[in-house]
Amino acid sequence: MTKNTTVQTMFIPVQAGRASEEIALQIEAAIMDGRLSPGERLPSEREMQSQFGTGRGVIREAIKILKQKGLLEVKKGAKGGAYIRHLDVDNVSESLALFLKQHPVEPEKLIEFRETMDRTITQLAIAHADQNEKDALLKEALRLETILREEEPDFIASSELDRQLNIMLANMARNPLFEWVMHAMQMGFSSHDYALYEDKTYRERAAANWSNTARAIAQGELMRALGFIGYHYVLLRQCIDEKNALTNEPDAEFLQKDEQ
Amino acid sequence: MTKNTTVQTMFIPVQAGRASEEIALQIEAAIMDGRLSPGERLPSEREMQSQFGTGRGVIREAIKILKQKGLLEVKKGAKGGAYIRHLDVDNVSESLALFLKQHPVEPEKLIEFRETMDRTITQLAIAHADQNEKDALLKEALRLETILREEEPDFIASSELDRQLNIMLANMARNPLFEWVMHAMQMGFSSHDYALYEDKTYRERAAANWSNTARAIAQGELMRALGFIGYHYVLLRQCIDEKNALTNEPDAEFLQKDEQ
DNA sequence: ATGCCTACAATGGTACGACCAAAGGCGAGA
DNA sequence: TCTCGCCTTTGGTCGTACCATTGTAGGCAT
Repeated sequence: MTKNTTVQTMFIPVQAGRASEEIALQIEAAIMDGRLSPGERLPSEREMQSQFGTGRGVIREAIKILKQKGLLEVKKGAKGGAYIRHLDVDNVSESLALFLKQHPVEPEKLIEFRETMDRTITQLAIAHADQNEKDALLKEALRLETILREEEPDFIASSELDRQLNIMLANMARNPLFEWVMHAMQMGFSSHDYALYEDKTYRERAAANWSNTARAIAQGELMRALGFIGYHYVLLRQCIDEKNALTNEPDAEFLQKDEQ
Repeated sequence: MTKNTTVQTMFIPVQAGRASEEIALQIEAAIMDGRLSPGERLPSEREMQSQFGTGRGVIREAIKILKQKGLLEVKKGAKGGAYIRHLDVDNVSESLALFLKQHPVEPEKLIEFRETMDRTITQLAIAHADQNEKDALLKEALRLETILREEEPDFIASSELDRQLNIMLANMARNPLFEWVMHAMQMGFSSHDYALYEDKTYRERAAANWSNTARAIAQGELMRALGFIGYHYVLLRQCIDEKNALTNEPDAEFLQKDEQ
């Protein structure tokens, strides 16, 4: 045990079992309380190896942990190394997606959750967003409607547009917490909503309903907007019920869409 | 340029490095599509080392990644090894907590979010929960009130109890999505609510209010329950405003509570 | 003087081999 | 039969050597 005498060391040697986790925690703590900021670079593995007084493997495992957490980005070559990263919602969303894959939620529960989120977000959006944003939302909703009214709708584009509409709306609520929840939802299950778009009649009704919702929001008419949102989920529930009626299969597989 | 491989490499520069991540993905895929089930054990590191044809370090790094994701649990000793684990909300909550620490949200946004969640959850809880659970909730709320009415309240215990009350309530909503959101909230910032408990007058009012809320829920009186919830957040907002008025400091540090 | 090109150094990625530490299993002895 | 201690398995760590990638500096040609 060579207690490193270099006072300057930001890190202290470890000895307990699971050294890599201990080190990961130390580095994480350093990031969290600002001793290390996003964009900065950690010492090289070989350097940390001596600072911590461990083998290089341990350091590498610690880095792998933090990398998986999304805290680090590792680059090779000269001037490479482990750089502190800005976390973004994707990490949260990914771990949620993982969780949901092992714990399939009944579609009804999902809908219930999404519906209440939508209602709240709409309320906040009407209250907080600029008129510009509201108009933009309406414009995009109309665009979606146009796409979906075609004979051969571009499902990829419409799904993407639907997603964007939801994100826009969440953004207009001016509350980041709602944003990431929506984001996580979008990632977790690429939205049953798209089932709506498969059937022609549902498709047109849903599209028109989106436009109506957006219009109500643009005009600041909360109750009307909430009414349209309610109708959206009525449609969705109907659509899913029909789908389940056809395929006697339970919903399990329906949920297990893989997207990574 | 001695890229001896085909022109394809121009578009697929990967394949270099990242062996551990490749292996992690393979194992993860095996878990996801059921080739490996929770409770099962992976081969030993030395065995996988030869199966994958890599060094042991790579295997260990892959395991560390999956362990961090919460997919594996590693035990030492004979009959040890990497066991496939059931995912639980903690992983989601942890990554959310991490995210929130790097992206501090204004307290008001937090309160706004929590309040709408509480209202929804309460609504669902009244509709879905057994009477037994409702009574249990009331009982715990009363216990909290008792604790907080003492001259020297046990803040640790009361915080924990407050947390449990929230979790219980979320559980009663019978929707796992609300559960993990609440869970994540609790982990992310150990609740500003506790600020309420520092001041004697707020403390007693908040405690009484919790009991009232629980009682209203137990009696199935939705509107009354929502009223009490509203009052809770009125109190919380007041309390925080006062606190900010005293310390001219902005809220930044207030949010950066470290609890890991 | 300018610009290209190569060699070098820094750094992560991988391999191998050795040893330590725990933890369960099994056999010897009381 | 029960208990205790060794033995095997298996993760945890160390250390070294080597490879691959990448930025840079310095040399060479124009």
